[in-house]
Amino acid sequence: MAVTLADVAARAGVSSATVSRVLNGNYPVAGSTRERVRRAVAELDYVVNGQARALAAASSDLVGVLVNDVADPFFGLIASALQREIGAGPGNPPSGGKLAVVCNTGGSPESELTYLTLLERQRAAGVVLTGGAVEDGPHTAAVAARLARLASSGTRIVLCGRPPLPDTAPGITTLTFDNRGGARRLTEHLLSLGHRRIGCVAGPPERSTTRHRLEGHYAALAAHGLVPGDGDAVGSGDLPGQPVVYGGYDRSSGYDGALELLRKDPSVTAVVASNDAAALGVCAALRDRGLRVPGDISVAGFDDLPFSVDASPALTTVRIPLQEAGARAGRLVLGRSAPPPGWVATVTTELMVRESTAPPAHPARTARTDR
Amino acid sequence: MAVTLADVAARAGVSSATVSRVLNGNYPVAGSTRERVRRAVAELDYVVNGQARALAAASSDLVGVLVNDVADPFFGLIASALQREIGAGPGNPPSGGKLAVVCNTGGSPESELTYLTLLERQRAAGVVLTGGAVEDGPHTAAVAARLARLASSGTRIVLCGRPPLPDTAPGITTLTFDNRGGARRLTEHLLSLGHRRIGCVAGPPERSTTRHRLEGHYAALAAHGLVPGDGDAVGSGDLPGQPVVYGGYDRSSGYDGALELLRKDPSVTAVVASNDAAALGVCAALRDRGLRVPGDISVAGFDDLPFSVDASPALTTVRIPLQEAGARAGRLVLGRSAPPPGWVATVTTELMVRESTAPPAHPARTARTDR
DNA sequence: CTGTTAGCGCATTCAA
DNA sequence: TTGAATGCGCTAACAG
Repeated sequence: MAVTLADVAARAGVSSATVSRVLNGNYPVAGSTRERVRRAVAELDYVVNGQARALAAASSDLVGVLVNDVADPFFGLIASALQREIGAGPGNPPSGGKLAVVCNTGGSPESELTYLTLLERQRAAGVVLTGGAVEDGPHTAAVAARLARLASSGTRIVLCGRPPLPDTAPGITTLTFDNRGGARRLTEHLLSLGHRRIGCVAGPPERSTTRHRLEGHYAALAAHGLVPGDGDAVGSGDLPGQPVVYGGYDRSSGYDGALELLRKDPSVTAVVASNDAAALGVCAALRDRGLRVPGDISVAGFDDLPFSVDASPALTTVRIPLQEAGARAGRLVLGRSAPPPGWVATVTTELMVRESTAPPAHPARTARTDR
Repeated sequence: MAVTLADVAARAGVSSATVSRVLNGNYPVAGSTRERVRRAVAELDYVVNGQARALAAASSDLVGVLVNDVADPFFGLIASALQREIGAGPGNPPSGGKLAVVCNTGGSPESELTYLTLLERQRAAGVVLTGGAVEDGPHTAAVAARLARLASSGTRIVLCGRPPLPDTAPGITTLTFDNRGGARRLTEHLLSLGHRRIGCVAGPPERSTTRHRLEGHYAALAAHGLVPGDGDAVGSGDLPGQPVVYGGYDRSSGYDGALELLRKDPSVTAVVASNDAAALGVCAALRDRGLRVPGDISVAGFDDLPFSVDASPALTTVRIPLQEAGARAGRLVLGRSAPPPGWVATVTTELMVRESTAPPAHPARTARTDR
């Protein structure tokens, strides 16, 4: 069997309480005794039993991180920065360092609930939920209820990249991304280049991120009088001359979406994609149809993932400081950073203009009506 | 406080032992009693305390995953597949599902040791170490010793993408990647296109992955009589006409390495990079120098990460089935899959020929000596 | 400053 | 089939 506190105590000729004290260093112990204990620990290669300690102290070294998929760089970047912030290493107490439990939910609320239960079992010190939320009544409510319970039992909750919960339960900190503003600036950029017919390959319609990006898109269009309203309400159908298709946040969705978009309205001169991966799919589809980017059609992404700069043409996109956000979420979930006023903070986004967007080839065309 | 087993027992009018039995379902319990307990559990929203359970049962629901950096798609893909395999979800026992503890080590052996200690504290059910090892005597030995101890105390150990430990301790399963064979086939591909002067932007010299890929590279060159020896021994210096520079596994290393390579030997007609990310850096550097890929110089990567197909030109590279490997590592670390004979299995790699490699523009040039 | 005592919440003997 | 009792390894009062 493994060596226990008692073994160390016996070896050092002291009581187990004393060993516990030197180990935790939260109580005065005589220097000589401490040395003796230290030696015994080293000689026996003793490693504390975290489960016993957690049980006795009602504490935990675990922090849960719920992501859609860590293999997706969007989530990988957040998770990585978060882990680095809370884990062992410089800047953290030497013996300290929490462990990051990464859970792939695939965006499914059922899966989120399952993992929240698993993390509650472990009495996790904190839980960070990343990525947009599914906007579906019952499930959302169930998740919110679960989170409220966790929070009330002392688990710190941080939402990173998703909108605040309806009734901002105290103790739940939210770090939203300014998807709406970023999308708006992106579409404004296209409009200022002269584009008047802009297609959109959006993400899954049920996700908050999709909705917010679309709202920003519409807001920019509305400000130019290209669609009715103020863009706050996103309709389900297409707006005249500004086609939208829904898909996923992956490359193939972008590919398929672009083809569908061209079928619906061959006269679009620019396409905004749900994110960078989809944008690359859009570019591939356009290339396969013999269209050049940005010569014939401009394409824009979202997120500014590392590979976007290496695509050719390099992608115009909206940068979200994912690593900073992940690190901050880490500090918040450890309580090492004070929660923002009102428990909600917004992470700003930045337009990155690169090579995949340019003025339309035939600006005149955008003026005529096609049907 | 949280509701405990005793609370449930009181509510159901049974003993806590009975509740434990229905919960674990590993002991006969009368149907009616079971129903009563079930109801009490539901009414009280009871969630077992994993730490207490782990302490009492000497078990654990945690599996550690050591990676260089989850944000790197190479590791992200492995970690993701692994998590999916061991986590909650279809295919796994409903109440089951282990939690994946992801640790960024940055490749540093000290960091590896630290996290191994943290995982030992938690009495993790298993630990998976991914990515190449640092080939530095003392540290490697320390890690090996630590792993042996973990293994002997019942923790399942799986090495995924690194060479087997010197003295293959029983209980330690290894899934090596055939970096050597892949690199050899890649260089052979370039040779068969007519290249005779091939530069190499290698990874960090102290890593096993770097060494293996270089060995494969040299083996191919040696087979064509372009370098002396059989390629098994990798020298530290350059071989005549086949320049090598060392860097990292990231884009900027590729960029800098390419420039250095051109400085050393402007006559190279092809460059093999340490991996795909570095290859994109190489491409960028060449473009900045006014060279076209593959028109002027061919470039090849390694790993075949998702973005490689979207680069332009699409990267010729060597595919490693990272997701399959990660999933398999997951099965092995849970003991759900029988370890391979000899505790070691090799994951094969596959040459992916795409657009970034082509015959050299001036094959004749490769024949003349430059100095 | 140090030892003794009493749980933390659960699984698992052993009896009944 | 069920209950009572014991201990997992550690921390946290409480004494001394």
